[in-house]
Amino acid sequence: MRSNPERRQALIDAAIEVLARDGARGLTFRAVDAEAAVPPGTASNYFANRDDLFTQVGGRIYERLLPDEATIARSREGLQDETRYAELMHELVDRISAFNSGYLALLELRLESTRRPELRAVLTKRIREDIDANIGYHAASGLPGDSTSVVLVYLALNWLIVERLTLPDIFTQQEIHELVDAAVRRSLNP
Amino acid sequence: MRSNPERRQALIDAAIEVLARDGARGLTFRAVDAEAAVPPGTASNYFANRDDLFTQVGGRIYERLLPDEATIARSREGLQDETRYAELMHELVDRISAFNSGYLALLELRLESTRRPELRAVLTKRIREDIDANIGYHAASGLPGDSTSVVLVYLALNWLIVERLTLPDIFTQQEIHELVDAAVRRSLNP
DNA sequence: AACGTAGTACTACAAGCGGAGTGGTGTCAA
DNA sequence: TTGACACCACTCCGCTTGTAGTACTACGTT
Repeated sequence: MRSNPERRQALIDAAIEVLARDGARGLTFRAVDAEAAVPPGTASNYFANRDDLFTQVGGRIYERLLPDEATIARSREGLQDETRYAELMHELVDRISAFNSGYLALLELRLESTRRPELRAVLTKRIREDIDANIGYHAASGLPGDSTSVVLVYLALNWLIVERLTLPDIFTQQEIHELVDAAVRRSLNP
Repeated sequence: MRSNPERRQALIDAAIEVLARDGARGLTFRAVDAEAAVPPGTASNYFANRDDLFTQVGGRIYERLLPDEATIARSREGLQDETRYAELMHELVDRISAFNSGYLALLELRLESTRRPELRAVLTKRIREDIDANIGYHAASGLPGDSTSVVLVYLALNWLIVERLTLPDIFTQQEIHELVDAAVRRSLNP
């Protein structure tokens, strides 16, 4: 088992692209090799088996979907009211939709996790942490709304992104925009 | 190309199970044959190619996820208020979660549709029709809420089901119940 | 009632593809 | 010199497809 960290990371990032493009079943050592443009057989040296590959990808992908620190810092500026909240959610949807393959790969991982207990454990932990972090961050930010509203917005936006990425003709850009606004506004009233 | 309708339907239903269990890439003629317990080569005779198989499954699966007529009839009874609305949504979530493999298969199809234009067209049409039907049905039912609230509930419940089916430990049964209630209640606020 | 025919079920085969895993060799740096 | 890694090549294996050929069954015809 090799341990060159940059190479390992490059392989994992390549695996994310493969997942998004070819699906979970298409995630093979050889496909990762090809995507990362390294000689065939390389991925075999970095991951014990496919299960290992899946869990390592599961551990990494979530980091790449989260906002970078500059974005977080920026989000704390200005008046923290409902309008600002909606603005932040628009940015969130755009950011995640932009990293198209990352989100699709995460969906593939979710589906694959019905077959791989280890992967499911990793994803459950990551996602539960993320939800809790969102709730905590929200409470500290001064934005309006309670924990239930945070979760409701999380639910609605996730499916909205699924819709946008998998069947882009269901909702127009305009409708998506309005739905984000509505999700924020309506979730706030208890 | 054979045309025995029961057999074709049995093959498509088998394909749904295969999709849910093995993913889109695992949906091969042979796997369908095995799942349907028919001799190998049979599926080859009923579908021109894999693309054809995918689109036929896409056309059928949605029917199986919709409520049967008895359920629809029952939903029209009683006082059509917010409590009743929540009750109907609980039933919806339970019903879809119960047909586990159907929903997972639909997710697999959505992901696969990023690679198959024909399938995407079929799914887009079906789902758009379903959303519109929901809106129309809702308007006629006397239940509270406008079209935006219907779509918001649709979004939230879909992701809630994804969460429940793919990572069941994220939310407890209790939390899911409360989230359905909250989604209905809050979506009604204009 | 016997026959013929069409459609379907079943079986078998040939060929190809793609992946896994591993072992050997070259290379670089400590 | 030694150890870790990159690269390359080779073998084995499993699975899928597509089709051709044969057997069966039901139905309509005479």
